[in-house]
Amino acid sequence: MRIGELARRTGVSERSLRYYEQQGLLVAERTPGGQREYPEQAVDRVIRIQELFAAGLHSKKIAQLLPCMRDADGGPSAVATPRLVADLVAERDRIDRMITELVNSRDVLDDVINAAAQSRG
Amino acid sequence: MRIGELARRTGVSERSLRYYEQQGLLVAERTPGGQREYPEQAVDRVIRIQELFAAGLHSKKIAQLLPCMRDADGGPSAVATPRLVADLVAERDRIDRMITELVNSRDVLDDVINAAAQSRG
DNA sequence: GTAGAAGCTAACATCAATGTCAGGTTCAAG
DNA sequence: CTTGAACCTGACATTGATGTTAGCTTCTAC
Repeated sequence: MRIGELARRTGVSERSLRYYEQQGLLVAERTPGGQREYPEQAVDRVIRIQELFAAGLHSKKIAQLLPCMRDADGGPSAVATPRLVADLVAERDRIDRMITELVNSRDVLDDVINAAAQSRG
Repeated sequence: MRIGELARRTGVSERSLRYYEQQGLLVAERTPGGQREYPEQAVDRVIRIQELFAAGLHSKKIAQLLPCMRDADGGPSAVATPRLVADLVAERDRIDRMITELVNSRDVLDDVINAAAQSRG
């Protein structure tokens, strides 16, 4: 598929898809005319990338991580170096703390929302 | 307490604490000499603010939300306007999606970490 | 009163993904 | 062939919390 369809199907802007490619997160074939041509699998990959960005990882770390990820198709995956593993453990712990904070914040919002609902019957 | 202690106890920089005040998120008494003096309660409040920032709320929305939050001391709290409630519901839903994404990302990291551990015995 | 730590304001810098625009090229359908 | 939609590269802008620095003032302990 071409970039417009991938953008539509993932909800990620064309600008960002080109940026991902520039950062080495996403590869694309090119048509003879130079336009990007993505495989079906790109949809999942872009969604993963988006999630990792949302989790606060920087593109450089995502680039290191991606080859080690088991894809849905179960393709061969590289093994993370000890150095990378240490980084990933730190990231995972940070994400865990982040999740805790997010749950707290959601509960706070729920509390305010419910209080307002109740105060109006 | 003064700003240095508050910073130390919350893990939030002095710079950020002053910024919070400028954004109307945090109030402080002033000594005759003009230095900020915070009540004990400020510690909890700063942590809440930090969590809300981590949840992706902007300072303007936090400023609207804060008066409606039930503090730990159970003080009187304002009731959110219907307009604000609508905003908060949207934020809560966004946070819910964010949590889902974060859990996905954490699982991906765990997977890579475990695969590396296992491949080395 | 004095020295050093801690605080104040104000201004400028940073980061990193994403938005946007300009000027040109390719693709697909009539 | 032509036309309009879709795509290309490259450059510049934005965002918003936070870092950093400078120059000055206040506080605290001696």
